[in-house]
Amino acid sequence: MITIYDIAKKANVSAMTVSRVINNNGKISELTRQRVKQVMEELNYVPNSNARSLVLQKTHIISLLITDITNPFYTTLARGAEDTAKRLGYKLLFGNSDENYAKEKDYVDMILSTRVDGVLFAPAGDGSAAHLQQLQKHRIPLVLLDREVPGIQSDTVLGDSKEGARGLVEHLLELGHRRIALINGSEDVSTARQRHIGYKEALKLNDVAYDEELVLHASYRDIQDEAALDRLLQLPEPPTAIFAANNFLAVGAIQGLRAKGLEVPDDMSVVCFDDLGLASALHPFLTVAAQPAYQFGSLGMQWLIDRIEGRAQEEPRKIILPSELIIRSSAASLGVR
Amino acid sequence: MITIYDIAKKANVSAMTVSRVINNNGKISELTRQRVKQVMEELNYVPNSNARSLVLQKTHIISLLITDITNPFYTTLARGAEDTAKRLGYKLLFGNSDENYAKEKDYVDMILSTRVDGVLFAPAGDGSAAHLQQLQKHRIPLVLLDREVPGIQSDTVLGDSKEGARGLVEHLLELGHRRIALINGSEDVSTARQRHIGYKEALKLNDVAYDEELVLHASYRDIQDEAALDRLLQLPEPPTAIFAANNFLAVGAIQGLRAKGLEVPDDMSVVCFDDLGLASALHPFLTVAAQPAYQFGSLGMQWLIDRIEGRAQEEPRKIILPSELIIRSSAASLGVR
DNA sequence: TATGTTAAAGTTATCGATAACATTAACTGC
DNA sequence: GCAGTTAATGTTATCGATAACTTTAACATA
Repeated sequence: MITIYDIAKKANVSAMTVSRVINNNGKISELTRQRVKQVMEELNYVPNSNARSLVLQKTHIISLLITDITNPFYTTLARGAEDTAKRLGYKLLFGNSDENYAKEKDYVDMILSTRVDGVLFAPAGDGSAAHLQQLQKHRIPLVLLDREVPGIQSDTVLGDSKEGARGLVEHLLELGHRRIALINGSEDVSTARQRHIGYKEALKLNDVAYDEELVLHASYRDIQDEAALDRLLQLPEPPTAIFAANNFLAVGAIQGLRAKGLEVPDDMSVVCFDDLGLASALHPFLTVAAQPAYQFGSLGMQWLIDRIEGRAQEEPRKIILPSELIIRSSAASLGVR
Repeated sequence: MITIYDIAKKANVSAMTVSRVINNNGKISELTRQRVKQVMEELNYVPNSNARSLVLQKTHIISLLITDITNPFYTTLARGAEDTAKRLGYKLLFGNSDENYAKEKDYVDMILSTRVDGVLFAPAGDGSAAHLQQLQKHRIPLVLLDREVPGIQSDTVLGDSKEGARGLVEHLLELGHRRIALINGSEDVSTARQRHIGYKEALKLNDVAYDEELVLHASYRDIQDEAALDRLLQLPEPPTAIFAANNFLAVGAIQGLRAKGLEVPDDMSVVCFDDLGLASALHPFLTVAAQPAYQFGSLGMQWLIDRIEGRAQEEPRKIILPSELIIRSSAASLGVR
């Protein structure tokens, strides 16, 4: 690899002069600047950012950790983060934890050893606290995305899970449903807890009894317990509608229902959190609480870079972005049946 | 940040001894090993990989560049690449070119300056040749994914675009369609050219005349020319079926048709390349040529690491992975109407 | 006892860049 | 004509790690 010294020798100057040309600082005569630039071109020189980072104590890399790269919510978020990072001169080191604490820990180790300038972190759940403390102990600027973690103070960009959930459930109530099941993510995740609360609140406000049996504890990646859906359906008073806590769970539920010969919304209404990307473009079918995924990423990145560059105040900032209720056709009026 | 010297001082040994403990090489007495390890724990030491990379001339980072992070084909590919990289001890530096040569060039500059060990590259198109040559000039191990680039010799993992296209078009022909439109990606991209050829071959083999007017040149991201679909429909003999060269184009076409009050497959059959992830899980609707996206990533990564670690032969390897025709309901028999 | 061997360390130079300080030469002003 | 200024460039030390070589001390062997 060509180094600054190769350039220096060929251009008959010192390495420092080359460095000055590269960084465009210090005083340099136009003549030598030209000469050095030309040699750099000739030899195809590219600076070694490892060496540079070592002395500058700055990598200009930001790490983005998400929990599911195949989920449109996170890919849209990632694009928001990436666009903003690029615009502000940072590179993205990308990771995908698969909602898995062990994988997540590996990424945190890598993040630390890479000495990234900051981290945008969508945590897998409350169990992420240990890794996050690790990051904070090393004073790495951190912005939490999508999920809070008890015990971790930091800038946070959240969606309004409680209100979103309430909106969805109230929509179902307005359609006449009284037996509404909740297929939730793990209670280990703040959004799942908030959606659970929103669900309860909507029921309470409308004088519908909360029935523990209608609540299914799954994970955001899949329903896991295959038989759980069966149990729901075989309840003495089975649900007439399902509120799925995210897009994957809704799709999983619909597939499960279909396998049993049940159609949505004719036999069961289904609504969920998060839109579905291409799927919704193709079939505007699922009624959802759509979150501004792109903004999660772009705002989070903005905040993070503010902090990295010392433009943020001391105390953590927190924002709760509203979601938008998009009514489509997966939930039908109970009376119409 | 804690360095090896901080550890050394506190443990009363030299930095070299600490390095030996970290890398588990050289001879060390069990006693000092324990002592050093304990101090490392206490101080929360994490090695600085910039410093390490500088002397080892190895980063253990692999760069993955894709063209569209919101496309399920690429996210599935990315997961394949990531899983394999992780398994073999490499980190992923991730980039998203948005089918844009300028963005792509920026990423290549970053890749070079980061001194990554290798690059998995899904090029935006033929115009990527310049950047790719740049990479090759610097002898960075490279595996091309999904698309070939004229003039670039390297390991390549491709899908069988020609055969896949032929299969889709033959399926339409079997359904009785004779006027089949092609909405293609840019001819600047090898897969678009191959799909075009497959389309022509299928027509020729079945004695259907090739009509240039039925071929629409778009980009893989969207149809771009809004009026183009109108022109197709207003042809003296309009198409009865559309072959879209990828999933996004199919969805775009269907949305366009719907805006004009036309339904798929009743008023128009539509088939396309690449499956749609969640969308297909939710509504198994589009008839597609599904590519083994995960394998693109995992095999490509495997090959790349083989090459990085000197296990690959000199001459480039190339594989063409078959796609699978998945017949669903977006294409209907012409007679049935 | 002198020499050789080996385990367990330590020293020094290096990777490629930049900060901080030092030098040179031309020019300014009195 | 000489001190003072300044533009342009050079030298040296440094970032944090490791390779290659060196040293030390304990022990074995003839």
